[in-house]
Amino acid sequence: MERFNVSRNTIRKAIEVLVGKGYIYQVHGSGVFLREFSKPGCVPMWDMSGLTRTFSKDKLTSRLLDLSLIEANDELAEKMKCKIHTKLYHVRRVRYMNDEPFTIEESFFNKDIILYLNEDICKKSIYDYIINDLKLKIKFADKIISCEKLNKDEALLLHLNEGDPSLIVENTVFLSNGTIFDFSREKYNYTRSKLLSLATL
Amino acid sequence: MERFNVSRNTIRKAIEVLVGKGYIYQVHGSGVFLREFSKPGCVPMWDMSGLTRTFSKDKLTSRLLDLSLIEANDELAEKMKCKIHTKLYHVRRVRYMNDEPFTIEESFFNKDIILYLNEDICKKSIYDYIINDLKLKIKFADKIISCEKLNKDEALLLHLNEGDPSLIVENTVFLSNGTIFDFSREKYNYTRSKLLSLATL
DNA sequence: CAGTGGTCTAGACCACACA
DNA sequence: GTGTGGTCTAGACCACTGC
Repeated sequence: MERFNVSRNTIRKAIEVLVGKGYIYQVHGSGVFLREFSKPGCVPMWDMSGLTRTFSKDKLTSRLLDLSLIEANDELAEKMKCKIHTKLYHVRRVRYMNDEPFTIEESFFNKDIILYLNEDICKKSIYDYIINDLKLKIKFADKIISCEKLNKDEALLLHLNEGDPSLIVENTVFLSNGTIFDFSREKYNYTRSKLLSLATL
Repeated sequence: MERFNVSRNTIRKAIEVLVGKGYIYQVHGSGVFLREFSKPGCVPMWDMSGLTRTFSKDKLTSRLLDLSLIEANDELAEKMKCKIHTKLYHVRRVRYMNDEPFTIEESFFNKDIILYLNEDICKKSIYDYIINDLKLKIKFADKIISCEKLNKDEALLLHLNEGDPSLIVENTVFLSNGTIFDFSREKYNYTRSKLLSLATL
């Protein structure tokens, strides 16, 4: 309070933000303590700014398999809460960490929100583009995590064998105004990836 | 504010709690909106009160494979941040939902905190016992999610085949004073279970 | 422009932990 | 008992949305 010349509630609010991020925790009557939140080799699940930002220390590259403009069918329209035949960018990429295949990612972006997308952006970081260039504010995401056997094509892309397990994450990503701009399905290489989630309360 | 005769900050705090739980979201200048948070058949990951509470509508049963008192080895002592040779309850169960095997769960409870445990409690709900009877307050949990092939024994317990995939959740569960009372590893039946996670900010 | 949410203040009192 | 965090008030002003 002295150092920043603010009221107690302001300090408490700041601490609250850090608690929400899982960096610290508070014990009534005792104090504020550090939470060990980073586990090596784990993808933090609350981080929605994309892999490129999360693993800035590693060499992250992408191989673009498809970039096309499609129209939402029944299923996608329902998942993305948009009208049928809405224009969507379809992006399919294999993402490599330090030259090892890490995940296969298939995304759909609502073209009414993400007005433009090209090959160059997809090879770098789509989320960097959305946040920094389009100035859009990402608010929250629903994530459904499951597990499946890989088919032959997918196994090839991830340097695994057909029938090997794969960790699947299905994301529905919302902007600060509550609209859905991105629906995606990620299939992770099970030998190289773990997810980390911090549950509170 | 009128209805409950409280100040605006109190209302805001209440709303904040619901936002934190993922039930609603706020849009600046616009209002508060419902978030569709329950997906049928998904285990909500932020729920730490155990499966029994989450799926109260379903028939949940457990088959106890092992309940024993062991001493923490190096690895467990490190994971549970306790001294080596600390007494731990070791519990291994298969959990059934509507008579179908759902998950294999292996847990370790610090006996300095969970003073007593018996077969009856393990067959019902350990978390109900901890919360209601021992009056302990669970504060947060770290969860590491991964995916592995099942071995022969595990496959048999889950009514699957050797080499089939399995969704693995490794939990480290903390009390409100920051101590770890439970470390557990759950192996889910991949055909029947998905996890739901709501990421915010 | 009216109504919503976001931020902040200054002060009060309660609950809990620890020496 | 002192110091920590938890809760609450009453009021102020700013920022954004939508008509």
